[in-house]
Amino acid sequence: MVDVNNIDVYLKSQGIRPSFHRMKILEYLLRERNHPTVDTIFDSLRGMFPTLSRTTVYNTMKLFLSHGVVQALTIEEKEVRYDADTSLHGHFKCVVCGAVYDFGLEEEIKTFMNLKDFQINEHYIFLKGVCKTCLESREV
Amino acid sequence: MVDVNNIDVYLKSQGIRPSFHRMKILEYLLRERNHPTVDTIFDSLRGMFPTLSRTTVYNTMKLFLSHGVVQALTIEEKEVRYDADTSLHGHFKCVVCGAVYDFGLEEEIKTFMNLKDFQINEHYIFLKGVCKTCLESREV
DNA sequence: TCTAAAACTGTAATAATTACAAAAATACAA
DNA sequence: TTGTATTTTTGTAATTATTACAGTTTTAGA
Ligand SMILES: [Mn+2]
Ligand SMILES: [Mn+2]
Ligand SMILES: [Zn+2]
Ligand SMILES: [Zn+2]
Repeated sequence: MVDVNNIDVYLKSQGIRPSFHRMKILEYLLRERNHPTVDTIFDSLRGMFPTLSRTTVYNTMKLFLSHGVVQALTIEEKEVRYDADTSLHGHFKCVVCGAVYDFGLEEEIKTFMNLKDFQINEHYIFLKGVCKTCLESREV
Repeated sequence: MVDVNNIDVYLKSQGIRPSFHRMKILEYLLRERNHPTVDTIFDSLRGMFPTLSRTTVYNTMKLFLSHGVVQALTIEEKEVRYDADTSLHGHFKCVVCGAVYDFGLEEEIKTFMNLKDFQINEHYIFLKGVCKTCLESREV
């Protein structure tokens, strides 16, 4: 995983110039781990520096995406989310609170990905349902 | 699987009045099995009946979706595709020809979906890469 | 300090989807 | 069959997320 204290080094290693905005955006992704949309990022950060433009967030996410610094998750139509954890893992979206949880994939997942005759470049796995918190608060 | 010759019966059983357009659209989905976008459906069908409106396709897909007659696949940003096969299966999109293939999931997939504390309502699994046909035609 | 390149901003343009109201088709009771 | 209410379809306008673009600011380095 990427060290939050060495974001500049990491960005350079990925061929991205570590500007202030880029570092703050990546720091946000790494710190919150909330799989945010562009608007979530924008709204969260402009409190800190109100000069931020939404276009900058879009541009930065596109740049990050093209350099493999983030992956895009289209869990819901019209709701593209971004994840700075680009490793292979599954996502669970709670349909009640909207939170997106990560979960690891064990060996078994690799079995069905080993499809002959096909070259696998990207794999997306996600689930939707109700998370533990929401299940409990409904039991009232 | 749904019988292409009894679409009207099937739609009624799902609580949907089987209008001409609805039957033709579902017939298209069942026959082609191509995971089409709204525009693909629209362009394919208006050759047969040019009076068709794009809005009707949108409306119909939304209706089908709410009745569980189709599932929506957002494999690519801004490219919502529809699948009349609502069973649990994986999708493979060839990044070369754009075709979306189905593949079955064996028992192992159920293992990691058996997450405790979470109620799973929907699961989406898809891969991207290059299909056999495209791999071969590149070997030239 | 000066200059060129890169990054950022804000607005305008684009494109997918949805809202909406009018027109057409359908169901069915009289 | 005819009349009427309901449903479906249509076409355009509105909305929304994203992208294009051009001007401005910042940065890096000679
Ligand atoms: Mn994740
Ligand atoms: Mn399928
Ligand atoms: Zn929840
Ligand atoms: Zn192919």
